Amino acid sequence: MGRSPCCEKAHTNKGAWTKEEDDRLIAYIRAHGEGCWRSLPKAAGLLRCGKSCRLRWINYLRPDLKRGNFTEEEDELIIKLHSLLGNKWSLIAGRLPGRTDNEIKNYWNTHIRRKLLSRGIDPTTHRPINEPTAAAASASASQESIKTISFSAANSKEEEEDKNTTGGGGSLMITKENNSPPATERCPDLNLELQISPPYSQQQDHHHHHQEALKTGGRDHTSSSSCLACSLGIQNSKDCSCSGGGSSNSGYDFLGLKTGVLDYRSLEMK
DNA sequence: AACAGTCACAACCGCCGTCAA
DNA sequence: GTTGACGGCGGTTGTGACTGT
Repeated sequence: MGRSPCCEKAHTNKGAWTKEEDDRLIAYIRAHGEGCWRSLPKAAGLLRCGKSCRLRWINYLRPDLKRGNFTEEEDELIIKLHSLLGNKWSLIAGRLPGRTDNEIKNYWNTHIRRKLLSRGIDPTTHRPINEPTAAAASASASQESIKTISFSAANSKEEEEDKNTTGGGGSLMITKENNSPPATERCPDLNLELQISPPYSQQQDHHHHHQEALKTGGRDHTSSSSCLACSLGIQNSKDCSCSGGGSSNSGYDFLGLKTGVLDYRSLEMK
C-alpha cells in the first residue's frame, strides 16, 4: 500500500553540496527538466535525497535567481508584504522575482528585523514598540473603522518596476474607511477584518469582477471583495471570514499573485 | 597572531496537505 | 476508505566568514 520510499536514507549524503554534485544536478535538470524529485537523485547519479535536490535547485542553482544584495526597494516591499502576510515567505518570494523564500527568510532574520527594531518598530507586529498590545489596538480599531486593502495604478518608481517584473498588480494601498487621519504606522497589524478588494488590472477581460468592484466605488467593497483567507486561496479554511466566498472569489490577483491557483510561483519564478 | 563574539546563509528538520496505491 | 510517500513550507541549526579586542 502507498508508495515506495523516496530514497535510501542510509546511502544519502548530507551537508554542503560539492561542485560535482551541483554540476550533476544542473546537467540532469537541463536535460530532463524539473520532473519527479523522487527519482531524480538516482537518475542523475546523486547520493542525495530528492528533497535535498529540490532545495538545492530551488534555493541555489536555478538560473533565474538574482543573488546579490537586496535593494532598498526590495527591502521596503518585503516589509510591506510581511506586515500583511506574516511569515509566509513563499508568498512574499512570489512577489520578488529571482528571490527565494529561503533567501528572503534569511534576509529578514538577519537584516530587516534589526532594521525595524532600530526604527522602533516591532518586526512581528509592525507597530511601534512602545504601543498598546496589538490585540487591544486592533480591537479598538475594528470598532471605529474597517481597514481596506486595495490596489491602485502604480505611481512610484518601485511600484512601476515591480509591475514590470511581475506583469500584474498595481500598488498596494491601505486605507481606513472613516475620515480619520491616515494611519501613521508604516505597516498595520493584520486582523481578520481586513477586506481585500480586487486589484486594478489591465487585463480587464480576465477579471470582469474587478471592474464591478471599481464601479461600485470605494465604500462598497463588500459585494465583491474577499477576506484575506479567500484571497490567498484558502477560502475553505477556518480563517475565511467572508460569507459568500466560494468559487466567485477564485482567480483574484492578490499582490499580483493569481490566487486560487496554487502554483503561483510558476507565474514568476520559473 | 590568537581568540571570542557576531553575522550571514546554506542546508536540514519536522510538519502538513495532497494524492497515488 | 486507508495508508503512506511526495511536494512544499516555515522554523531551526551548523558552519564558515568577518570583526573587535
